[in-house]
Amino acid sequence: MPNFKKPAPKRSGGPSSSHRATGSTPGHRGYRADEAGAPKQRWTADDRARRSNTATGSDRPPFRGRTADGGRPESTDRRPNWTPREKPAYQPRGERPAYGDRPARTERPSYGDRTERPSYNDRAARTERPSYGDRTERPSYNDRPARTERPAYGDRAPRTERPAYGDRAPRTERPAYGDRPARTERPSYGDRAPRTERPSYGDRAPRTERPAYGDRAPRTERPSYGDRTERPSYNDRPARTERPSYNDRPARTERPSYNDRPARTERPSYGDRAPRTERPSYGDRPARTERPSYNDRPARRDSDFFPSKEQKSFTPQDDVVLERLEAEAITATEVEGVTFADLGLGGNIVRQLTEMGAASPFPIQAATIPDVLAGKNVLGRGKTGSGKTIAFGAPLVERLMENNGGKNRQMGRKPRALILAPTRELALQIDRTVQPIARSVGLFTTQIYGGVPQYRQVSALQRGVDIIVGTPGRIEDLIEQGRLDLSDITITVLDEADHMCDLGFLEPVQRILKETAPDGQRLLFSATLDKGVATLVNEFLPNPSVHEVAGEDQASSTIDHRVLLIEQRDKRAIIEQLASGDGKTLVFTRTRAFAEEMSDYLEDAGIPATSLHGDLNQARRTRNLQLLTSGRVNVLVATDVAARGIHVDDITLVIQADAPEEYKTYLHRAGRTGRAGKQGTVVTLTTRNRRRKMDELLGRAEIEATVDQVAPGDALLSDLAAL
DNA sequence: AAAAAAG
Repeated sequence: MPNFKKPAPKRSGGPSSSHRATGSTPGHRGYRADEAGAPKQRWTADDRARRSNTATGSDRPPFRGRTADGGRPESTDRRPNWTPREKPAYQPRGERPAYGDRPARTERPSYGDRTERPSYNDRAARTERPSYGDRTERPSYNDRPARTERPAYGDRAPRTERPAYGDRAPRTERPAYGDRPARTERPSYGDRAPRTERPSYGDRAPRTERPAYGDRAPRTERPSYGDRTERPSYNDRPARTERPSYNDRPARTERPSYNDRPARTERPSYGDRAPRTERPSYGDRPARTERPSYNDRPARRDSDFFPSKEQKSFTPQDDVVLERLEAEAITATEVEGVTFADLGLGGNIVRQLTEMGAASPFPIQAATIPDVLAGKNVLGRGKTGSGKTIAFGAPLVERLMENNGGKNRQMGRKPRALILAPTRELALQIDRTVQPIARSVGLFTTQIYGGVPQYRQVSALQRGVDIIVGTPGRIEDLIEQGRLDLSDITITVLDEADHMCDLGFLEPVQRILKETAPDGQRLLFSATLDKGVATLVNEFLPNPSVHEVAGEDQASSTIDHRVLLIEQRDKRAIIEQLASGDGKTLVFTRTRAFAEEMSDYLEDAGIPATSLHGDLNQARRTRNLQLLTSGRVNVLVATDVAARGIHVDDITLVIQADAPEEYKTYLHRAGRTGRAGKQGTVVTLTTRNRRRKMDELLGRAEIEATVDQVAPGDALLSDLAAL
């Protein structure tokens, strides 16, 4: 990295520099009337030729190398599927010339010299993506301040390492940055919403009653939880005070177009925001639901097997047990003595599985692997923790290896398998299992999910991967950007498939499946696979084979189910007592706010705890989950983001601080414990007047639970606390 | 209500 020396991008005379700081809106500094109307010609053929000479061959994006098989298939040839021409909805997306407009990337020669910032080395692709400049069909990105890539700047720790700010010419030429209400104008940092929104702590010894702060062990121990130490840094950040120059910039007043945007301070909370429609700048982009191309299709749904799914709209009363799919059942005894090799997996994969601790197949694996290898569409139902990931992961890799089409390791090859999961954590976890299996036969995987900068994912795709593991949002995003092409996907897996058919997931999943090879193989797996997946099965899985493991119901499980009838006001104290054990405890709440509150409450009570929910940024989510897996804390308070699929060794107690509304949710939450035959306890807290509802839910889940009425201090609570 | 994109 110290030797890194990128060819210095041209700063003068080049096409990019002549456009620097060029605004598209009248009134913008650098606005050019002659360019405003017509699509901008950012790169002449000459420019491009010169430019490609500057780039080193090895760092070139794969596009150039593809000319052998017909130019740039990804960004142009493939686009028809997603282009404005056929799907007008994507037009706005297609109108992004702004990348060329953005002065930053191509015009920062100084980055090359900065040896202390190694991460930029990886990003060589950025400055060398001709595709950005080439996309002349995308003219109207100018309004948009390149949202997707900004967060990265904010996340970067190295802020403090940028003393040279003042010297850097590029800074002052970045209109976008100047536009941001100066940091000092953000009062929101001081009274951060979360803090002020915690009046509900009232019951709790409130903040003002903490004179004894110093004595309290837990507080002083907090710095050890990565997050905490970072908080004070807001005040320390030197960057703030060192950027007075921003205020002087006259540019502000010359940018009327940005003034339309509601000022930062006018955004009380994301939740309250009347969405898309009130944001002029985003208005260009059709909101998800407003995409004609997607709306063109609803007719299909009318003919669906389960039209009622549409009206369901998540009322808890509708929590019904759908008909079980008729499945071929396998019994554990049938599997005895069978090896992975017997099932048809190759030597490398079998060795890798053994290395990973999977010496011989679990029943669900023995049931599904042969059919997956045979190329069938497969539905697999195996209870939580029964080894479903390997059940689809291993044969998927085997198949890809067998039919590699001679394209092994070819640069920029299109991915051939896709694994979809409902949460990022699950996608990450699946990849952790599948990746080593894939690597054992020379195949590559990459994770494609949101909440993290996309460039790493995109450059992995450009290098070429075989298997994608991800969540729907980012996958769709990259497809729309023309950076991900699913047309070669011959195997698609939906983990937690029934959940992926729930409202909010179904449509994205359908859209994604449509992008895959039409005759591709599809695998649906879930512990609670039922006819809720009929919509997808009818559309995408002709002649599926269905497998389950006989006798694998909750009654036969290793989980002790307890229901505690409590007074609402006692909830926190009771959870505190339950969570005070030495074993790993997972607490589920219905809302993010309560998850956060409860984890703070436990910490205040001297119980190291952390939280996991969608209000946290991805870095913190990953870190907090890691705190539990590593054992640095014993208690994790989470929303249902952690309900499905997440595997943490040795969770001995699951507490449902809020009873679930759906029986399936109960089963999945409970499934975080008692994994792989280990013992576990699930405690569900509810009030007396909800007991009947609880009984009904347990009935649907086919669970027999012990019900007790308890109050804080009861010995039963200490008995139930995780050992 | 949560999750999933960017936020």
